[in-house]
Amino acid sequence: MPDTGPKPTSDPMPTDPSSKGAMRAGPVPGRSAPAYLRIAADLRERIMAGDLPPGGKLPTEAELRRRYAVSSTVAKWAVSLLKSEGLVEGRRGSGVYVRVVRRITRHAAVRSARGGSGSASPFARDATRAGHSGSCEHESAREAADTRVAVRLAIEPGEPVMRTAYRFLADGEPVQLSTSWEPVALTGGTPVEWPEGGPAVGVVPRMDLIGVRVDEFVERVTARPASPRECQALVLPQRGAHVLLIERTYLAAGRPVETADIVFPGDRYDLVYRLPVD
Amino acid sequence: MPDTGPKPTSDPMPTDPSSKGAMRAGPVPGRSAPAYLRIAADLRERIMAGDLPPGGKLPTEAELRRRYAVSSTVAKWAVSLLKSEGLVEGRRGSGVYVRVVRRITRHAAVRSARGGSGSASPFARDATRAGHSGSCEHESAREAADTRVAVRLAIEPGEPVMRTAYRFLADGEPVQLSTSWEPVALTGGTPVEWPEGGPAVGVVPRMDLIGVRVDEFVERVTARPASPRECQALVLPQRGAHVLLIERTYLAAGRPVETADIVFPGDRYDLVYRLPVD
DNA sequence: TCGAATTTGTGCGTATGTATC
DNA sequence: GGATACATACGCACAAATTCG
Repeated sequence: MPDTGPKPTSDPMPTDPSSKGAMRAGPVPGRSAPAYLRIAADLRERIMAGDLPPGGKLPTEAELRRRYAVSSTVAKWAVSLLKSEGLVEGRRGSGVYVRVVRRITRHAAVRSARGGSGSASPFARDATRAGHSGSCEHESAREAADTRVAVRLAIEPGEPVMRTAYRFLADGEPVQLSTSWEPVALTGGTPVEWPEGGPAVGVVPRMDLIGVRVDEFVERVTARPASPRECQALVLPQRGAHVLLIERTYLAAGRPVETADIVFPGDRYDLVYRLPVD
Repeated sequence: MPDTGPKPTSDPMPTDPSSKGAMRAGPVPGRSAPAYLRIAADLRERIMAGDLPPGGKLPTEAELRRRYAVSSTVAKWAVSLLKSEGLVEGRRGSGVYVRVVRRITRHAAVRSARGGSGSASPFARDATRAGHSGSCEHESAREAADTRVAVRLAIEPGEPVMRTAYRFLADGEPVQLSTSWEPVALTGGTPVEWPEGGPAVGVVPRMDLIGVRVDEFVERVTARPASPRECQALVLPQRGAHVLLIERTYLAAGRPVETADIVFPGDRYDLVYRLPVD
């Protein structure tokens, strides 16, 4: 193995001449923070301030090296940090760009309305309101409940359930995944056994048709990093993407009749809840 | 500068011998994905499977280099990816460890109860239920409403508001930040003008005392990367931390009487909403 | 108590593949 | 095709914190 010999690496010149006892010049990474953090903070600030607008191009790595007098490593780590925050995305051969995010607002209260505006799905309504054109792919199958689903439906593990997987698209881009489970014991043999293609759409109207009066639902909201599978399905960047996960359960007289996992790109959705006091 | 001469970098040996036409051997980064992604996926899987339990130590960088036959750069990027996902955290001089996260469940419905269990704050109740001991720091001041707050309170920008900043601690660790605004026009001169230290705690009981009957509230939930300031205040890792943000507004007969920004570490909180249908 | 070994964090330079312009 | 630019990858050096004999 060829020995390169000792290299004159970092000379003892202070990395940050601007920090001189002033406790916190920048917002937080003040004193003499690592170079890549200071550069990332600088770029982040320019993005937030609207300089470097959405869709705009960041300085290239070579420019960053020159402007901040740092090595490629530092420039890479600074940009990588912004990627992991979901602020920017790299396009190989082209540059690094500020991500554009149009927020879709999901109104939980409106979703629950019984017999409201007709045949439109709640998702399509939210998407249209945000100026998107919505569509949907779905696929249903009977299977046995696993432990998690069984607990949420208050049935025994192994009991048959109807499982339906959805993928919702807005302007052709996937923006929502969801999987729902219903006990076959409840819907089996009825006209609404299959959630899609039947005489009604949506859990509440369908259950109405078989005399099951859904009167409340519970949603558990969590945020977590997107799994690789979700990154693929939602066309998210591998790095730093987060999702909002809703575990929703519809109840009729306290008895669960449907439960679903709903996954959103965390940076594209607002969830709105309107609740009564008392 | 000493020239190192041409280095024998990547030899033409295929990086991934396990992928042979089989489209997707592993879960997603299948074909012949970059080495750092495959290593990260491998470690992620071992973490999820419970091998490498919470609090457990990952292989050191040296071990990763040996085991996967890669350079330090690749090992660093793989670990860095897991850090940005919030799965692990590094301790300099010691190692990289699987993060332990105890979730706190916040029940929005319970929070809204009027005159319920007495003097305990909703936060303290949630924390106690999760086995934490809760406490709180706060600070109030009058100031002029900025545009954002004015819109949310349906008042004019510049009108006086009472601003209160909270920091909630569970077991001594900060787990929730919140800032609330109330129009001074509503509470000024009354016994409940100052949210803390008055004859009642909580928006609903306090408003009751001055004859304002709060009857509903709206919460807007979003997820986004934590700002450096929030990382500091909540003691989160700089890298990859996300927060849940709730914009909550209390209403009395349709009129906003209080609005607040509430920030949680995204990986430590579940938000639960229970809503009626119709 | 102290020092040596270990380990992460930060940083330098370079090389190659590949996509875009 | 050529220039540009990102993505991936190799190797090394030093600082800072921890661990352990």
